[in-house]
Amino acid sequence: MLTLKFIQENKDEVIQRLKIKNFDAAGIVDEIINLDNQRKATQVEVETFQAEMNGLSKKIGELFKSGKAAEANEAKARTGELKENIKGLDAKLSEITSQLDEQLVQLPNLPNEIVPPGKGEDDNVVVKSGGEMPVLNNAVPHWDLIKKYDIIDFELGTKITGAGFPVYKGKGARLQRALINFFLDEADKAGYEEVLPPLLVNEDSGFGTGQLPDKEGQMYHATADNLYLIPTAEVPVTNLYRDVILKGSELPIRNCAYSACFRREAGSWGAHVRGLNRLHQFDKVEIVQVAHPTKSYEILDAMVAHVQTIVEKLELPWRLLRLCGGDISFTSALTYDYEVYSAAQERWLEVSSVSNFENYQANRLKLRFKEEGEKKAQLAHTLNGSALALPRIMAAILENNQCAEGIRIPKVLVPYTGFDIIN
RNA sequence: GGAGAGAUGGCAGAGUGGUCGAAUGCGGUGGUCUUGAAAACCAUUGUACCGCGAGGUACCGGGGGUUCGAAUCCCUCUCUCUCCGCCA
Repeated sequence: MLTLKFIQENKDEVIQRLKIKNFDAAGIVDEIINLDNQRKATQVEVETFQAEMNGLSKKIGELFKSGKAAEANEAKARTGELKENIKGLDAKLSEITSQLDEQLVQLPNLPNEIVPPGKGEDDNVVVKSGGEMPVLNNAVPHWDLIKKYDIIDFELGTKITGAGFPVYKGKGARLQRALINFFLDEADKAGYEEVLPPLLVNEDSGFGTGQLPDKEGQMYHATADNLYLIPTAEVPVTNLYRDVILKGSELPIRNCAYSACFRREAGSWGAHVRGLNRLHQFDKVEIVQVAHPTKSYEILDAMVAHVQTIVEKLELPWRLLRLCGGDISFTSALTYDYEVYSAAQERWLEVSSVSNFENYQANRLKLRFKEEGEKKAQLAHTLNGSALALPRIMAAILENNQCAEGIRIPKVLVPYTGFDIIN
């Protein structure tokens, strides 16, 4: 969330910049500033009483010790009133604070200046593109190819779990594992330290990265233990650094992680979500960085470049989008998406999303760093990106590489799969 | 799942009602000494909020209670450890 200090000092800028996200912040910002002022006033009031109470208590203690019990008991008379005042003001303070928090979490992150205006995905800006568009006759979509070669089985998944939980079989399973290992090796080569995180997280973690409270319905919730199945490894990996004060010299922190991801996707089924295009469970390799605020945009560029090298090694036609204000997420300041072209579906598929959250997540996480010799800790910046999400990569590989003999495996993957064709 | 023990500063670890934001040791930082380093010695070393400042307030796992006063007593939750059971 945005810091109170920033909102207080830049009220008009906050309202102005959130218009790019099509968010009318005027009411909330006023409410926040009002509540914050009330909070301060109430705090000063309660602390004044507390100071008096502390002094009085000390005095009573001394009186008892020196045997002046009568005087001590006399002094006690005033404490009752003080206690009542403190109790009342405390209640008021926590009421104000919770109202303030409630308002604060409703404010999205400010978009970076270069985020283009727009309502939705049609307004995203193509930054660049590359790779060769495949030329195919009568291209078969992947949902038919997977049946033809018996490598992914949706019906079986439906039987044991439900729609959107496919079973990967034989060379399909092997290809899936190959992609995971390839992505992890690429991340490792680029300097990201691998972690293998839990797939379920607690409420604090969900709040830290911004899934809670706003996107609660998107996550599977194990209610018996109040744990959430992760929608992305971003959640556990970024939360590794919750409530942490790093040394300036430790930045940037770079992690990568493979995980299964779980998304309820409530209400988002419809056109264009056949086959692997949208699943409830899928695999992804995620890259996460914790950065110095002055370096985060440089790092965002490096992360984008990393994703591009992977897509290029897989010989897929790609394009890079800068998301517009209407399509960028609640918590992000700037997001780039990579899409690959799917020949049989004749459309672009999003396979990666790389974002800079600046200090928005860090403020929730209390993720700070302290520069050598400095007294005060400051909020770090967090970033993450998919490198990459598997299902649509799988779809694109199957569709684009189909030929009379079967499906060719991209050269870089052959050492991982142990075969060069699916037939 | 059953029984018991415990949770204190970066770490270890004292502290069972007031003088405790908290002994001591280690670690960190600055300094003295040294050609340099080590050792030794001296100093310093948590976070947040309010305040120009002096200073004030809160925090000893979380929440609540008793009391003029709680790290310390009570209730509750969470977590950790030990033993037993079960088990990949």
